[in-house]
Amino acid sequence: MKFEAEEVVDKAVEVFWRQGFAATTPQNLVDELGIGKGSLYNTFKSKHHLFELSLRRYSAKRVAALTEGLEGPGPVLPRLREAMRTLAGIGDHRFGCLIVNSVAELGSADEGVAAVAKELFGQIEKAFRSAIERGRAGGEITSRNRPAADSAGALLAAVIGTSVLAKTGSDPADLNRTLDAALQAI
Amino acid sequence: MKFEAEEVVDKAVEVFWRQGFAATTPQNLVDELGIGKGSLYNTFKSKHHLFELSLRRYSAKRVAALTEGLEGPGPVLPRLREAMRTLAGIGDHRFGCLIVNSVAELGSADEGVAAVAKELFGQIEKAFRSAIERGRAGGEITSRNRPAADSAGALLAAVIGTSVLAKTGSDPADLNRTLDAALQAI
DNA sequence: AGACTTGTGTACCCTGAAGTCAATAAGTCG
DNA sequence: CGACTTATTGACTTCAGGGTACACAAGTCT
Repeated sequence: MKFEAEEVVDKAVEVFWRQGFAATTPQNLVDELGIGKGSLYNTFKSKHHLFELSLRRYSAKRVAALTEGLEGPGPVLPRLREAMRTLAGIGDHRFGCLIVNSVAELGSADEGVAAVAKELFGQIEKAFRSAIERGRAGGEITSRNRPAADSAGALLAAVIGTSVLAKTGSDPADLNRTLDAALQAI
Repeated sequence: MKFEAEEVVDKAVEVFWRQGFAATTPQNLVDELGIGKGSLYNTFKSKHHLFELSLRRYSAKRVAALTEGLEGPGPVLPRLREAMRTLAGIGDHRFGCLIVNSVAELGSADEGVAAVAKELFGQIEKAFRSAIERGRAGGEITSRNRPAADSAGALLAAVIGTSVLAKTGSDPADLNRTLDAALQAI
């Protein structure tokens, strides 16, 4: 029988993403993960612990997809633009970004959540920064108004902000223009 | 005796801001608002209703402070910069923005919350836009790469993103630089 | 195959969240 | 000042969230 813990965490990601931490009940998890409550607590210790595992798993996937999307030959700017749209979750499900949601819900009280978030944000910023630097090295990006790190920070903030705006039901076309405008921070 | 409902809502804003919606219990409210539980439910119908009142009150105050901060004679750019810092809550309490938090926690499930948020965001964007337009009219802002509305959207996203970053405990100095970089979207 | 270990599922428990209500205090008006 | 009305309270109820315990099934070792 022995279910695969990874698959279960993947499903948990979906549930927490859709509903948030507090609004998700153990029963919700049992129903959607397809395992009994005993297994749930035996395997994952507590709802909160499963939540942290979910955050980490989500983060890892996001970072993997991001770095893959930014790498490769050719112009870096279209890649950046596309990566930002993906991260912001424009048009998708209207659930925004799991990590952003979690920080906003629990960030100032829950150190674990804040730590995971800080790490993910740091990695995204780093990926942005190296992309900007590559663009400059290749002559694709000519502006050098400010350090690449600051520009990367601005892009990160733009993505986060856009993912929040997406949750209010803003028009995806508007959000795309918002991101395009934010790209001027480079 | 008859307490003032407005004062009570002001206090409720503090509590929800600090703890979020789900994490705030009726008992918390009773303790901090200084009224009995009966009065709480008699006057405000439900926890959720008090929450919506709190969101609206918070929004109204924010918008008032913002428009006041942006108006007046002299250069508009320093005013914009300062307004963004204030909105993002850099350095303050580390609770971010109540509306952003609420959208992230409940936005995709709670239409009322999404509506209040959409309205506040719209008003902020509008204030930013008119400030940008004034700056252009006065010759202070020379770039005209894109419509003021798009730039305003980018500033809004930057503020939202920064307020989330503030909750993870990012260095205020970094966040200030992030906002400065974002101002290039103008 | 049989004893043993580990994984799984379900019935159960307990605490505290959310909300109600009858008693009481304050306020009002002739 | 006294009858009446309205506001406030805090004890009480209910119900679900979060977790536990135990019985049972599956896999393992010899």
